[in-house]
Amino acid sequence: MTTHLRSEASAIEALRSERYKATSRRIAICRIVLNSRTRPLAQQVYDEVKKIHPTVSLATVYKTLEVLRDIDLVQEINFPKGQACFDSYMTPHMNLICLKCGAITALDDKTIKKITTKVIVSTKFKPTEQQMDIYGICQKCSNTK
Amino acid sequence: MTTHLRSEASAIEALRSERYKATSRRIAICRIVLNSRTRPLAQQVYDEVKKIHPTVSLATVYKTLEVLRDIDLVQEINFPKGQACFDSYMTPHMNLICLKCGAITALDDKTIKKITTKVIVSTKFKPTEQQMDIYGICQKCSNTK
DNA sequence: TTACCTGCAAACGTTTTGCAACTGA
DNA sequence: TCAGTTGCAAAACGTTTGCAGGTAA
Repeated sequence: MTTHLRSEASAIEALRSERYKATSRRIAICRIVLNSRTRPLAQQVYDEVKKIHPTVSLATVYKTLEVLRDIDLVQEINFPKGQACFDSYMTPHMNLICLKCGAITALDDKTIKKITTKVIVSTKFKPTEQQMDIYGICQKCSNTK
Repeated sequence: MTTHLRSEASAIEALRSERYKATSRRIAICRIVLNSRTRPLAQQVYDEVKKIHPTVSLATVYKTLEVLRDIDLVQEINFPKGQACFDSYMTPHMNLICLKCGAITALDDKTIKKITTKVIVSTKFKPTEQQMDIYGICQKCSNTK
């Protein structure tokens, strides 16, 4: 697990530099998403913000998450049934997901860089490096069977 | 683009071997998804099926696509706003998904093999090679901005 | 002061569900 | 025969939108 790269303060700066106002709602939402170790759904972010700002609306959460996505503070990951979760760029982002036990492991930076380079060279496609999900069987499950 | 690996006939077999009935609706939906060069949305599959079975319902299309996904004949790719498209396993399966325009490109076999090897060596994790989604920005969109 | 942000409620589009009728094996 | 499948309609779901009032800069 890498350490957080972006503090709440720099997130506020990022907002301002893109001419977005740093309102209490946005600061709260930033704090929640940036400090989350899980990748929260919009609804979960909403539930958290409500603890601090009980009158906040879900619409504000969605609008803010869109802003945060636009200025690259978070990334949206889409799931079946139309749900999306939000991933701040603080955690490693190339995940190995075991189809048997569901374990999620992150690739180390070196491997990510190598893979990214390979993809860029052969396709001119630029991976975000923040979103690469590889499904397969983990070592543990390989041994079991 | 590789050639199709699985024929309609073997798809029907796959259905039967998993104790699903090979009904006319399912066969039609299989044919459409398996022969599609694009990755159709559920609605697009529905539009196609209707040409053959005008009374088919969208619910049946959804239920069938779920079955096909369960028996690994197709893969679901989720997009923002709750839309999903369906990818038959006939095409290579390491997809590059552009976060701007939504274009989906497949990696060639050579690149897939290299990446797979890299992952296996550094983590002992065994990718299925059928499910690896890499998100980023395609060449076209890179140039635009 | 003013452009931007917010909360509310209604709308939206995709997907899911319940159920009675139907059908493949 | 009968469990599994279908079409229909309605519901559910997450998300988006329009707007009047509020707020940061």
